[in-house]
Amino acid sequence: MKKVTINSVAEYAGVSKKTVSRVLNNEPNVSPATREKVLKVFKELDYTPNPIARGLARNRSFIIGCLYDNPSKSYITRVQSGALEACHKHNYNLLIHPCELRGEALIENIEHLLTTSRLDGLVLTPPFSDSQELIEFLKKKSINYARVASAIEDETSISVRSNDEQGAFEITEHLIALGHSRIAFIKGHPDHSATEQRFSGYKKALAEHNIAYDAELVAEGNFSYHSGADSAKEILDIQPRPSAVFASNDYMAAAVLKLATQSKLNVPEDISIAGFDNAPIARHIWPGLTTIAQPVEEMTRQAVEQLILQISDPEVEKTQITLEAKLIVRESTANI
Amino acid sequence: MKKVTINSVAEYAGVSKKTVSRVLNNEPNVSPATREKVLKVFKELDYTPNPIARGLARNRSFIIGCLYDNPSKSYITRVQSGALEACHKHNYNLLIHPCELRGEALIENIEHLLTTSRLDGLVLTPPFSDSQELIEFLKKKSINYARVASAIEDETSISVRSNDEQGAFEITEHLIALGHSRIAFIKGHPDHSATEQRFSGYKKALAEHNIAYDAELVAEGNFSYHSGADSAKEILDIQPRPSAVFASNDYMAAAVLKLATQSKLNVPEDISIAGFDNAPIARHIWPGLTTIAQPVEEMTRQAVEQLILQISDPEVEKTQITLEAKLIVRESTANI
DNA sequence: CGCATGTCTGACACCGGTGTCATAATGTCG
DNA sequence: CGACATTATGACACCGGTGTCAGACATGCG
Repeated sequence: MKKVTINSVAEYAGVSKKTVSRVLNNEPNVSPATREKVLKVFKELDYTPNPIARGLARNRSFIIGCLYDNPSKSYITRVQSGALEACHKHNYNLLIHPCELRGEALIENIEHLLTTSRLDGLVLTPPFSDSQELIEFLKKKSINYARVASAIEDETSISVRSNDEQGAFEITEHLIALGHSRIAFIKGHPDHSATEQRFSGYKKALAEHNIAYDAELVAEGNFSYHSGADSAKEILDIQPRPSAVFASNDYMAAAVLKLATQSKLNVPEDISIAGFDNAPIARHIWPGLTTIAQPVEEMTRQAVEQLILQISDPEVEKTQITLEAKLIVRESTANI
Repeated sequence: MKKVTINSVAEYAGVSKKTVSRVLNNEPNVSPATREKVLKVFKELDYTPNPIARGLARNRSFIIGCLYDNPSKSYITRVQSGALEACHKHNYNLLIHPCELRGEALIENIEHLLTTSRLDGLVLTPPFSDSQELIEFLKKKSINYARVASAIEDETSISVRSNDEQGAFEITEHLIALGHSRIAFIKGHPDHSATEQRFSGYKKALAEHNIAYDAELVAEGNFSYHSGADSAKEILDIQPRPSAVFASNDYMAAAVLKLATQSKLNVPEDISIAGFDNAPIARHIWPGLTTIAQPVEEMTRQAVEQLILQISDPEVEKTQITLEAKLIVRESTANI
């Protein structure tokens, strides 16, 4: 298997390598006949351009980096799969870069990543999409980036989100419709803008239905299963016990379910439980969790799509997109 | 921020770019004084070599591809994290490539991946690490690869595995020690060599303890939660009901638990359940699943480590490594 | 001291593409 | 038909490194 380069194609087709390059990039000013001839040679020799050489000449790597710091494996794989879809479509590759928001020297870490990998752009997933520090750094370095699932408005960044507040509003309303009025709430990680959004949706639904907000019913979590277990302990001890718990994500909701079951409570007869995210665990446990499904793949896909657009034409406007979240009712919530 | 290239370093240091290149690659035949001088300029100018240019000159991409087709998100992220660790250590990057073993034209898909991305090597995770077709293709193309978690012996491939048979043996023995003798078994996906290994460990433990193997107690699964639910239905209907179920992975075990709970059975009082893999779900549900923990990250890390060794020196021997799996006892198994 | 050997260094081509510019071929129009 | 614009093509430098080779210089040894 000898290598097929642009030179061999040019020689074989009897044209210069520049002309081959033109055909390759669909540039104008190639006569139809020549174009045909070269394309035929591509087929015949089974030629694939070398992305590394092309990258060197164009000062591009055709690689996009994906930053994340998220304990949810399912969230990460969904992000990856959406990002990959968009990347493949445009012949880009995806570099995954898990790292810690609060780790030592985040900026240095990213700077190192950028200089050693020469990425063409960066997709930021929460909590990075909410990090002002990081975003300012990227702007200063004029690195292209896209923000996924951040509630922070900023027309100078590409941003694709889903409506977390609306989702939280709907799921709370669902509980209220089932007759619940003492609904406990478990917050997410303070570094994520989704945390505030979901909390706000919860409060708005209460207000809308004239239920007084009770701070005693709100526990601090951080999206981890463990934190959910801690919050569950507090909540289940409140007297009188709340008749429903809405946790800011499914892992914490699963923890509430586990603790409730351990305490001999029946779900949903004794207590209703709702989550957020529609993680796999939501349907793998019994009873299945009522939750909000977000289009994570689609969000990331669109974010990367926009990012690639931006890379190829920096003049393009930075799009803001909001997608819908959807309520999914399972067995963990029921009439009071 | 102007670019710092090897040329600017050379000029600034007053040497030729070849000498700079020598220092960069720790080549011999550079006088200590010159080396010092160049190194100082590296610092001063904050120089980082361009991996793309280097890749072009050396015909290398410094990218390793990771192939997987696995429904378990936690498995995938563990694989990724082990692979990333090894890659970063050696300044390689990781390209993830989910694809389907039984999909149309696997070989074509991989061939396309290889020609468009110019990968330096491939890490194969199950079921790819067991695919004879793929491995023969890679050998023919002389692509470096490493196999993770395959039971198939082959001294001509790098291979890192854990002892699945031993793990299955131990967990079965654990159930036997608790007094169980009617132990149902749910098989994994037939494309994975682990499936046969775990089945074999189960049978060996029965034989060792003089318990007759009963084919009626064995159900076919494919590692998915859904297949576990199907098998669970069959198993729970067997008369008399088995007193324990050993599922080939935790997702299927979780499905058994869900169905048992729905049928008003108490776990572990009425029936013991054991899984395999120590997936997050094993500790997120109640009761927690007794299972076998495999060093997935470590396996992948070592596989990539060996792969990179192989890439830099093709003469090196292809190592075979077997790591230990560990029994983790939780609440889902108890005395009969 | 002369010659062989070993160490250090740089000139130059090359990896496989792309950008710039000059030039040839073709078309347009008064 | 000639002047001029437009299209088509290739020569050549360049991206930022690495490999090859030749030459300068130092050292060892008979």
